[in-house]
Amino acid sequence: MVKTLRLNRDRVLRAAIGLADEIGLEQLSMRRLAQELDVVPMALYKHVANKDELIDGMLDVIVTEIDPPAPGAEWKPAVRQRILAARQAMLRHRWAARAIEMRQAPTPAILAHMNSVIGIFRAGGLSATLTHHVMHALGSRVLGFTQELYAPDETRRPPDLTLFPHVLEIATAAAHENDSIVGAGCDDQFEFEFALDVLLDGFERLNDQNWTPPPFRYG
Amino acid sequence: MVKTLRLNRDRVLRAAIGLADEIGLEQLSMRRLAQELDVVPMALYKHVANKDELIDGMLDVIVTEIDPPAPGAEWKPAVRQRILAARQAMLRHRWAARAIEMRQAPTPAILAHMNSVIGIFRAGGLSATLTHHVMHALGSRVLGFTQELYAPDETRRPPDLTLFPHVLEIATAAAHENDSIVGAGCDDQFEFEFALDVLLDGFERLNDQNWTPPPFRYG
DNA sequence: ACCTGAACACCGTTCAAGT
DNA sequence: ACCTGAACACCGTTCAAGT
Repeated sequence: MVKTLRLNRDRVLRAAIGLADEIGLEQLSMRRLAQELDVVPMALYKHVANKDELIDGMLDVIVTEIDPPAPGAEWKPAVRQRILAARQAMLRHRWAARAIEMRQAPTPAILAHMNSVIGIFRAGGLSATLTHHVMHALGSRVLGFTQELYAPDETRRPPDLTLFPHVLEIATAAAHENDSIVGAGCDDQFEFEFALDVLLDGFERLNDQNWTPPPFRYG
Repeated sequence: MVKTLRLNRDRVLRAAIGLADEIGLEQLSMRRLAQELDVVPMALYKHVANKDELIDGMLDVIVTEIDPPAPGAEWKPAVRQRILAARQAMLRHRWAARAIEMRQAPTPAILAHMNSVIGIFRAGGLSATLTHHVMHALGSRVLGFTQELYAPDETRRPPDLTLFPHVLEIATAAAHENDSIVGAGCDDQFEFEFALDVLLDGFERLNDQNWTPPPFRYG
């Protein structure tokens, strides 16, 4: 009788995003999501083709949240702003980066975001070839995340590093506390911006030098 | 009667690596591996604690394959050589990068590799703090791979890029054929070395300028 | 048009039992 | 000490059936 509570694609995607925010991507299953919506698992398949398509749908919602570019800026601050805006969207949904990694093809919203960033480089005068390599060098950073190898985890006790003295020194070297090459506090704002600026400065230098691809490539 | 064909940890790891090389990490299951070894699934659990520990064991074998550092070189070529050697090991086992991403903590062999690279930076005169940030900026690259968002896949037809003209231009801009921002030929040797050199050059410049961390950090 | 229920072909892992 | 067999608690997805 309560027809207004019927499922639709939007309700499924929103519930899935909320559930992933709560329990993480690994725990998100079609069965668990169905349970959350008080529905039998197979009811979901009228609104998403399968689990992969569900995740694509979730990602498109997240990526569309990324703030639009600030108009009229120089290419370097403009790209910087756009990438940091993407990072904010990723921080709001900690599972999103993993989901992007898992998928085999970009969603339309991801293509649109990349198209926008490439457009900033091109409008700033970088050649198509340089922009190509620059986009590769940025990698996942263009979507606002770095694929951190070992995420912070306070629950697990830190590994014994006495056999790896250099790692130990570096792990305690950072200015901010709780920082460790294998522990907490990494991939934070500072590390992200540090690497981003090394890359953007490098791109600027290559562009200023009118970089062209080397004539021969082996392999 | 054929006691010599009994299982042991080494035989399990080798079979798992071979199987992953063949069918990929996603298809590798305890049951499939047991079948390959002509054994019942539970027989494996005498030699590896569980599937995660199996993958750690596989990774340690691969990472130990990485060529040792060339002694006596300058830090920049030495780090470069070490990272490109790691890349060779990753190329021999295409599933290894994904496996490293999946694991939540570094294996001993991975820690040893990182320790060795950090040691080269420190011996070259980079400060502990700069080395810390530099290691973060390298990310997975220190292990010889970049986490390519969208791997080549010749089986799937390329997406329609007419809505994303900048992406289309960039996709056809590279000097090598079969190249596409979403398609084949990327994360190849050239793209890897391009980004690596932008980063290493940037690190060198910061070190030459006696880089020190900024006094204040917000957040 | 949308939801249901049962079933299929898988998982990783436990437990108690065999040799 | 090492391997087995059955079972448990899950998966994603199919199919035919309900309303």
